[in-house]
Amino acid sequence: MHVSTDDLVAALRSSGLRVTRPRRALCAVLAAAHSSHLTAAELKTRAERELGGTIDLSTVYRTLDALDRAGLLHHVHLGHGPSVVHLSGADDHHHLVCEVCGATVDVPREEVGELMAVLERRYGYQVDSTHFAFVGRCPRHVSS
Amino acid sequence: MHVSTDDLVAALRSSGLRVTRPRRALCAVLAAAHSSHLTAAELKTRAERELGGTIDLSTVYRTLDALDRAGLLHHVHLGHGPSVVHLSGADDHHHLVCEVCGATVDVPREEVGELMAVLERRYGYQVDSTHFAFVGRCPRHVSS
DNA sequence: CTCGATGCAAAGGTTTTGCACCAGG
DNA sequence: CCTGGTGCAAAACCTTTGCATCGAG
Repeated sequence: MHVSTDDLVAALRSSGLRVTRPRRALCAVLAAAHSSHLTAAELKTRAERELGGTIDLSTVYRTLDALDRAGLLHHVHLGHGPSVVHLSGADDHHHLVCEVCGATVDVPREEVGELMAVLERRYGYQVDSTHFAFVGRCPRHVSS
Repeated sequence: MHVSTDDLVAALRSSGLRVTRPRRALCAVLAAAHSSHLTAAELKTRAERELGGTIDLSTVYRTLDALDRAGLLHHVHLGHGPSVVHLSGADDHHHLVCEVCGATVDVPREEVGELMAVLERRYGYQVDSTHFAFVGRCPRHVSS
């Protein structure tokens, strides 16, 4: 739950990946963000501030991809717009996003367990909604 | 359920929209596709064959938008990749798509009613999953 | 005749890729 | 060293938009 920059850096190294200055900055930002959801662009901005230099967006994407493969983070598609990223942890959750204003709510696994069970029993599908959000309308934007 | 080209054309007209040759071809393809899911590109290809000429992709998108506004079709985002479209009808359903092979299954409203109720009761969100699919892994691709 | 629809081209926004150079281990 | 990471630029991908022209009603 309390993942530090060093934890991430160590995990990179033990996955056979190299620890570079851009990566260290990205890890620091991710660790500091706890489990909030960041877009690649936001991550780039914060990591550049952290680093005191610039980082190419492609580097951000490649690093995120590496961390994803290493199982250290999840990237989530929130309907329209860019996808977001957050560190993985014991609190893995689903996402509920408002298609009007983009407001998101985290939904604990238990809440959707019933649906998952039905879809798996009935269709054999394992729904991965830690990766894709449920899209709808938040209280402030219900009904057209 | 048995929507014909003429039904669609008539609906266009009564929505104050004009019936042009490209639109007629697109309506014919949609009617012939029954409720199968087509991408804009696939629709363009089929409609051009129907028409015996070319139709610009922007025309396809604009026509789809018009039909959508008129309530005649739904467009659905299936995770990654292009979105698909199908005529609306009494059988409105949710979608379950495999993130590996793209296979999709239609899920009747009743099956997910429980989840919808929970999310609305608990978070006040009205989930619109006729518009956004549930993404997961189909039986042939379960577990990584 | 008038306004909506079309085609073409260009841009939009996010993500990916090719390539030469640089640097971590 | 040697392989993998980086920046830069360009492309890929789906979708939208501006604009002059065309054609349905």
